[in-house]
Amino acid sequence: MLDLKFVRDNMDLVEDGLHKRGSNIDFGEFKKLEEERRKLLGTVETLKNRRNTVSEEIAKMKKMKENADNLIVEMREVSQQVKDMDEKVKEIEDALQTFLLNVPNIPHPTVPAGAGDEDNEILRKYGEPRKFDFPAKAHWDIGEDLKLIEFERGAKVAGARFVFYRGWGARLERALINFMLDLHINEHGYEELFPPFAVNSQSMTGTGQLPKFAEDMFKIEKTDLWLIPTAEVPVTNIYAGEILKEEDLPIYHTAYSACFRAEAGAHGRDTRGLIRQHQFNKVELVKFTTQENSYEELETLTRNAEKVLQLLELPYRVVVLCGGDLGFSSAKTYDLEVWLPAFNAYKEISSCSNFEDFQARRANIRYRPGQGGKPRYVHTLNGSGLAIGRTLSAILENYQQEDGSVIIPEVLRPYMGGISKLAKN
RNA sequence: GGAGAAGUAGCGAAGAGGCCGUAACGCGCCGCACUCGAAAUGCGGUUGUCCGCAAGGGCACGUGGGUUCGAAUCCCACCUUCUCCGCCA
Repeated sequence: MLDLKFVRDNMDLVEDGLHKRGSNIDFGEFKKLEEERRKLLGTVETLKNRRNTVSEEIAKMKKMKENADNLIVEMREVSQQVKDMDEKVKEIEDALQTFLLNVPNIPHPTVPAGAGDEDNEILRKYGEPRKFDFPAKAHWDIGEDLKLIEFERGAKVAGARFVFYRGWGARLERALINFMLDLHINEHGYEELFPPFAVNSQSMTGTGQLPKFAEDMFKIEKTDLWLIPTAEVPVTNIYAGEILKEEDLPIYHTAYSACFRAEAGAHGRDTRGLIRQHQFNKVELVKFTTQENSYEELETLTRNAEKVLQLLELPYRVVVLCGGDLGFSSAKTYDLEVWLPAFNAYKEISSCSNFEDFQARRANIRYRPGQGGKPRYVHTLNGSGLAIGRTLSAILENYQQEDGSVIIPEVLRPYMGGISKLAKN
């Protein structure tokens, strides 16, 4: 959420920023409501002041056994007016709040202009896409041939976009989770969290999934709970409503979670394979930083996620998202895209974003500056480190051999009971 | 799920209709004094937010309502925590 005062005082900046996203929001109603709010506040606060002082007078008169009936009658009237106006103020403030909750973040100045993913800028590449001297198979075929993944039984038990991992496939999924967590904990300084996989509406609002994106998520019936679409939600909200100490910043958390996405509007897209599932696993990276350091921290967070791909020796590239492709809450995002031979393309496997104070304002996460003084909003960042299913897909496709087997990347072997290859048995 | 108790500043806690929310008292933290320095001691400071150029004012005692001229205090609902019982991996 953007700051009300900031929007009010920097209308041009806000409109330029939103324009860069290709988003057109009319602020006319906002300006009107905000003016009315301030006018009303002035009046109602004067009335409240009157009520407070007169009530004190009444107390004194009663003590002196004087008759205060006239004042009491007057105050009855004043109190009714206050009540009515308070109600009106609340209505206006709710409307302003709702409006602001639906306004996306303003892109950072370094975010390139553009309408969609074709306008994203490629920053760097790692590795070379492998040239196959045999027909390369897609991961869903490899997965079924080697009995690692069962798509049909997943669909039978839960529906489309659900799978069973089986045997060494399940083991590989688990190995990837542990490998990534261990890397971030041991080498990159993150503290592990194991979060709730369901959160309430307030938390979903805190990170920006609500109110706009309810249809992308699974709601648990008869409750105020939602299945998390990413560990970002519980992990970012862990400090909601708190004032942290500057000396405790930056805070780095990593967390494994299952992620649940309704994928509404994705009918017919990526219907085969593991790329787009209703439930998938992910290791997430989340940072809480001072306002000054967040962009440096975005660089290191991105490098931390890249490290996973480097150690797995998977070819990838890093792109910076253009304004039109930027997520609702993000000010700047780097996507990591891994090479998938079956698609003959790079596919998103991690998204690393700086939300600046956009989420912190919604979730009310602040820190007290070391020098003392007013609390300030933290900056929050997060990135996948990485999406597990897509990583597994990339391994199957990039490490496949002509005989149908799949070599296991060196770094994963300790997590796979020492085996070096998945083959038909 | 049933019964009971409790939610007040960073923590503990007082407060029972107006003199109590820049919130007693204790701990913690910051500053100063004393000291060669430290400890101990003493003195002072230490919630957030909204409106306003400012002066000043408003709001907040888990959350939301209600009663009242006036609510931390009385009433209702909800949330959370704790204790006991039941159930359960």
